[in-house]
Amino acid sequence: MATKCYCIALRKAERRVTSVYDEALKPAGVNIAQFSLMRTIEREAPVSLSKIGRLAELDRSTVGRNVKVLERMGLVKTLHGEDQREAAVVLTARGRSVLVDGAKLWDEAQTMIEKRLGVVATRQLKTLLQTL
Amino acid sequence: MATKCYCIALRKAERRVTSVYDEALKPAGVNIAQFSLMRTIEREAPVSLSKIGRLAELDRSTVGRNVKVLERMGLVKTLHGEDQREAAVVLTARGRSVLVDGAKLWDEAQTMIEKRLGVVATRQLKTLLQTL
DNA sequence: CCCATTTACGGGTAGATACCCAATTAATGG
DNA sequence: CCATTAATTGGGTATCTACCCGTAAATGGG
Repeated sequence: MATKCYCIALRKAERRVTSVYDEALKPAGVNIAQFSLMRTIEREAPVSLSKIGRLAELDRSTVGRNVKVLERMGLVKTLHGEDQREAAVVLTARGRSVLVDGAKLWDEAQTMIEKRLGVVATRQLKTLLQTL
Repeated sequence: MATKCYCIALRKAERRVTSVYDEALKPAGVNIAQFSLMRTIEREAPVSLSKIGRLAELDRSTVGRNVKVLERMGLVKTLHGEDQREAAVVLTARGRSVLVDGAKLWDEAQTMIEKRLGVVATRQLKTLLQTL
């Protein structure tokens, strides 16, 4: 029951919560990692892989690979601007549509978590996750 | 700064905390996922992949693959008991030695997290992660 | 005792993640 | 203006993770 290791407990919780969000987002055809990546791209577009990485706290190579998956799915595309090194990632029309559909589903997942925790614990969670 | 999505915040925290433990365990030659898996095997040996999966809340196929890595590293080995279907996973001598070395390093990581959070937040964290 | 169901694995496929190294392009200091 | 340094990618390699499917073994009814 009680996992002594904070890290392992955190990893278990991460898997459980991720699956709640993934399940909720299924109708939109993306998982939470992809959804979040697309939201960052939407907010910052056109944006380089490095910048996405800094914002999402992900390795650049990870971002590159994840973006490639979204490209294959037709949800984002990569252009090139002045700086020939940089990729300029933007959403496609279908990508924007997925974000619209996903927003409602994401809200449901958020609410589900808040309901599971209650008001006090939810606030605690926010604080803790920022500190960790 | 403030990630609104509980899931994304949780995933970020998971990556950060995991890297703290992975870094701490480096001298032992394993990461936190492997260390935890080995501890489960130590506690339950000889144990089947399915049972490990239930205990660790991991898919059986995941456990199978992770155990294979530990086998390649010479830290565990798989025997077979009465039930011909079941694998009976046990630690090797080297595996036990890694657990001994790792225990101190793991303690350091645990302490690091407790120090980062303080007593109150640490207790809150435990409760929250159990609820999630 | 035999067949249907359940249980346990293994492999295929695929995504998320990170580290390292090489190549290309930009920027900067002399 | 050129050489050195810095920044951006891409690809190789490797883990961790999960889902699905097929196979083999155990189990429980009839």
